[in-house]
Amino acid sequence: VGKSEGPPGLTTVLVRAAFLVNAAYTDVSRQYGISPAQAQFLAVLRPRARGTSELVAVLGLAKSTVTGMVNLAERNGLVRREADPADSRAVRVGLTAAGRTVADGCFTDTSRRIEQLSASLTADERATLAALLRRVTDDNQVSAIFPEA
Amino acid sequence: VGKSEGPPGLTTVLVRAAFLVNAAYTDVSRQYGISPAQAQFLAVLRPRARGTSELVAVLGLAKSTVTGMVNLAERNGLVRREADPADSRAVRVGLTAAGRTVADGCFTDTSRRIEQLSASLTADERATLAALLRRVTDDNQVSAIFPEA
DNA sequence: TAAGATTGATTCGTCAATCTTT
DNA sequence: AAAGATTGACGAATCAATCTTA
Repeated sequence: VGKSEGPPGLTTVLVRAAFLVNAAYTDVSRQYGISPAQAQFLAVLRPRARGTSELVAVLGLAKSTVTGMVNLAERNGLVRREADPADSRAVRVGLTAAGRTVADGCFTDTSRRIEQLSASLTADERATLAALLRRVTDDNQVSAIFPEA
Repeated sequence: VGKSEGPPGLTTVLVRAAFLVNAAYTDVSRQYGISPAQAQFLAVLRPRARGTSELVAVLGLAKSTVTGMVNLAERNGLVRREADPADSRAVRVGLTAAGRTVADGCFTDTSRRIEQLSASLTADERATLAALLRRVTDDNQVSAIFPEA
């Protein structure tokens, strides 16, 4: 407060970058008529169907929260519950055709939005940034959020 | 899908880094008995009191959302509404003493959590990462989220 | 017109308790 | 008993639309 300001530190820019990513999610998902939480949820299902417990681990939410989000997405025709052949207690949640359309479109548009955030960087700078950020995410066991494949 | 996997791209690691930052907010704010949204809200008020419209712009939320969050924080004794001397319609929202304690504590702990995300990087790497991320945030008019002073 | 506040509806998220299957 | 999942109750977040007042 008596100190001169100086440039914002790493923590601050990390928080602000997260804010930009969140805003991208919010804006794009709204265009698809779903909430950011639903978009995040559908994104996790893109590679393959998941059990509820698996979704709990990946999304970091309470069990009942996941159940509620599955219910909502199912009501909207975006996901389907299937019985797990191996365990009759378990359920596997997978995208419907409509759900895949929304998930893929949302994924593509969100990716584009986020790519544009670094539009002013050179290819080398982007590679450096990606490598350093990857170190951060690798060191902190991020679950398979935003899976590419 | 026929392609070999390769390392995750910049977009993916940005999303995952945002996920880590969000998780830090969620965990820390819970320790202080408030929601992540309230923590974000209080953080914005740390440097100075703000009008409702200003909060709408900074937080990117609807007016009624901000009013509701002010109401809740006020009920919890964390903020206070004051009359704007310049505009008799306007209200200025500022932290109470209790609110400042919570906001500062939350800020400190969240900062510490986020600092630790890059614990494995060298000082040079952190500086490089901060500089590149700062380019990203500067180019995308992030509002004064997580102000340091 | 602009700043706030309010209302009503939906979703998000948690916890505690319950049910079924293993 | 333990695991997977759901239900019910509740607080909080969010928006659109409306209302009040300056």
